[in-house]
Formats: sequence, structure tokens, C-alpha cells
Amino acid sequence: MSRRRLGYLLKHAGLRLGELTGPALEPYGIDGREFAVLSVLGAREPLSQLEAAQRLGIDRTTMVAMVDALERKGLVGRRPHPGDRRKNIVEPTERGREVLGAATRAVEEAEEAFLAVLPDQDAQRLREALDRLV
Amino acid sequence: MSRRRLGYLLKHAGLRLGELTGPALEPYGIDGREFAVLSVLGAREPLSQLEAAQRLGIDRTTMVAMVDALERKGLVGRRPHPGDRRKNIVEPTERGREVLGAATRAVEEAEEAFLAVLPDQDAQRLREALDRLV
DNA sequence: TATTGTTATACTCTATAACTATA
DNA sequence: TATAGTTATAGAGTATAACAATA
Repeated sequence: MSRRRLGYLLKHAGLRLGELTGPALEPYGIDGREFAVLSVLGAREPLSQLEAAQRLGIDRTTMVAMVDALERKGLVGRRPHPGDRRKNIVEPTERGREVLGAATRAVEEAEEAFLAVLPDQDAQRLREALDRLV
Repeated sequence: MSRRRLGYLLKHAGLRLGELTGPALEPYGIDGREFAVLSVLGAREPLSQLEAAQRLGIDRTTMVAMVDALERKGLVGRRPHPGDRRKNIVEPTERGREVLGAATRAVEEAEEAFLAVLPDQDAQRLREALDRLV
């Protein structure tokens, strides 16, 4: 049995991973949270702000500030939803898609570096176990 | 390959676990952070505030407030270090040790419930993998 | 001079409440 | 009446800077 609590391990694993992904994203001018938002907004179907917020498990008021920041950086754009004008459709700009692609590769490399201490199969199992737990 | 990012999985796994450990600790009047501090202070050798902070990876100014809270609740006590009077030795009170024991069992049960969706061996592997990564 | 504990302060992240506009 | 976006605000949680006591 591990001597350290599971909560400690999860928290500090996330912190350590963040120490790798943070610098990996820096060249693209975004942080980990902005990358997460950009990722869901780059999904196949266009999303409203609320839908994007729900996919990430964050509040819609938090999403406002995230979209503001990405819009200021020219990475996403808002437009009214054609059928329901209460909603904003938020989509990556062309540059947003480029950044998303490059940043995704950078994050995947950071994840690989983070997981490098584990045999490949163990890393794969870790992902699958976390996926089931979440 | 998992579609969700590793950072997301680690963060939300921690959040979901916290939803179980939080209520599990409530009967003992402490939250997860206080439990973590009480745990390291309940270790074999008595620790100073700074040593406890370093074991948890938190700042020594943060530790002041944590020890204040636990002391108010009668779960730990400060006393000067005999050989170095700059230091506080912080140790659980008798009641602190009782609470620590009961709270530890409650947290372990919450962890088991959290991991229940995984086969035993996978849960064990998850712990070991996280332990290596941290 | 350096270290430990402390206080005051500030910053980040996030949510709640209240408003506007649309449905 | 309810929903989506927005704004203002407040609450965690944490760290940095400065100070006193001690080494």
C-alpha cells in the first residue's frame, strides 16, 4: 500500500504535469486553462458558451472571461446563434485552429515526457483507469 | 488513446474524490487540507511547522493558518523546540490522535468507494503509477 | 547573516447574485 | 417564466514581502 493519500497523489501529479505543460504552451501565448477551452471550442460541432462551459465542468460566468481572453488574442470569435439569439456560437479563428494544432502537439509531448518514467503499458492503463473514474 | 487530456483527468479525478472525502471528514470537523496536515503531524517523529509544510509542498505562511485552525479545534498543540527556539514543535493532542485515526479510516473508505469501479488490481496499479509520477 | 514563525497584503481561480436580452 | 450571456462582487486558497526572535 502506498503511504501517501490518493488525494495527495492526484493533486501533485496534476501539479507536476502542469509544470511541463505550462512552459510547453508558453510559445503559443496561452495557458493550460485557455488551451482546454480552445480544445473544446475546436470540436466538430460549434458550441455555445454554455455548452463549452458544461463540457469543461466550469461555470458559465467563468467561461465569459475565458472567451474574452481568447478573443482578445484573436484565437476565437463570437457570433450570434442563428436560431436562438440568446446564444453565442464561439468558434476558433483560422489562427486559433493553427495554434490549437501546434499546442495540442506540444501538450501531447509534455504528457509523454511526464509519463516517461512509466512503462508504456502502465501509462496506457493509468489513462484508462482515470478515464473510468472521472 | 483517451480523448480527454491527462490534465483534465487528473484534475477531475481529484475533484470527484474530494466529493467523497469531504463529507466523510465532516463528522470530525475537519476538511481535506486539515486532514492532510494532521496526518503529517501525526507521523513518528515530531515536526516543526516548516518541516510539515515541506512534506506537503505548501508554503510556511500557509502552514501558520492551518496549525492555527487545528489548534483552535484542540487537535494539535505547539511547543518550543528544545534545541532551537526559533522552531515550533507541533504535535497532535490526545484528541487529535483519536480524530486522526477515525478520519483516516473514513478517508480510506472514501478512497475505496471512489476506486470501486476499477478491478482491485487496476486500482493498485493506479496508486503505484501515481506514486512513481509524483 | 540566515532561519523560523508571524502578519499584512495581494493575486489567482472560481462561484453567487443580479441585470439584460431573448425565448 | 426560463435561459444565455454579462457584470460586479465575494470567497477560497495560496504566495510574496517585511518584521521579530533566535541561531
